[in-house]
Amino acid sequence: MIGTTLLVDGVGGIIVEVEAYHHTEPAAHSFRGPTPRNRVMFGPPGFVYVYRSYGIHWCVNFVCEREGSASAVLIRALEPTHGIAAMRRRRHLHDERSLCSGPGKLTEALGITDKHNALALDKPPFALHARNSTPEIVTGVRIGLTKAVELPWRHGLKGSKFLSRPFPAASSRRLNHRVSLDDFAIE
DNA sequence: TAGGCGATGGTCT
DNA sequence: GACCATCGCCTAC
Repeated sequence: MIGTTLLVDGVGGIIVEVEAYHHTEPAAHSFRGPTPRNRVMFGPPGFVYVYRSYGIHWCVNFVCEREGSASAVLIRALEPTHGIAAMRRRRHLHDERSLCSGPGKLTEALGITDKHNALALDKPPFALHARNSTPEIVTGVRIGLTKAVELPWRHGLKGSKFLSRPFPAASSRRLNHRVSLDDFAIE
């Protein structure tokens, strides 16, 4: 997904940071089974799961893998490319680097709310444009969690200026060279 | 660049 | 009633 362009009503940019969630680990909303909030995660891939974060922000996920795996990928940052003027209006910001550099920021910039929950990614207002080259990826632990904090399921575009936070150089290097899912107990 | 903290409300126990 | 997959603003260095 890193390098893919995400647009909502023609506004958006290049995905530069994501985090993976899976029902077998306790940080995932799907960990305790289906509820009214997370039901989209238990459906087929290619749909959008939107949830309210801290009572203030919206966060957007892509449902991934196969139906029933209850896995999703949180979109954490975009490099703005389309509709930058609209994003600045929505964010009340001039600084382009801060328009979409966080999961709550990018939903505000793209106008994503709970109205978009359960919509298909390949139909309006959503559009995805495939990347045309293979990006260099950096990897680290996920951000802002209290459970399963050790899983290295955060991925980003190497060298991007539009990340929500930097990837620590030492841990990224170590993880990129050594990590195997077998190294991490998922119970 | 890092850490502390308040705002704020849905979700689940 | 506790827990957050956050943000922006503030300090300190």
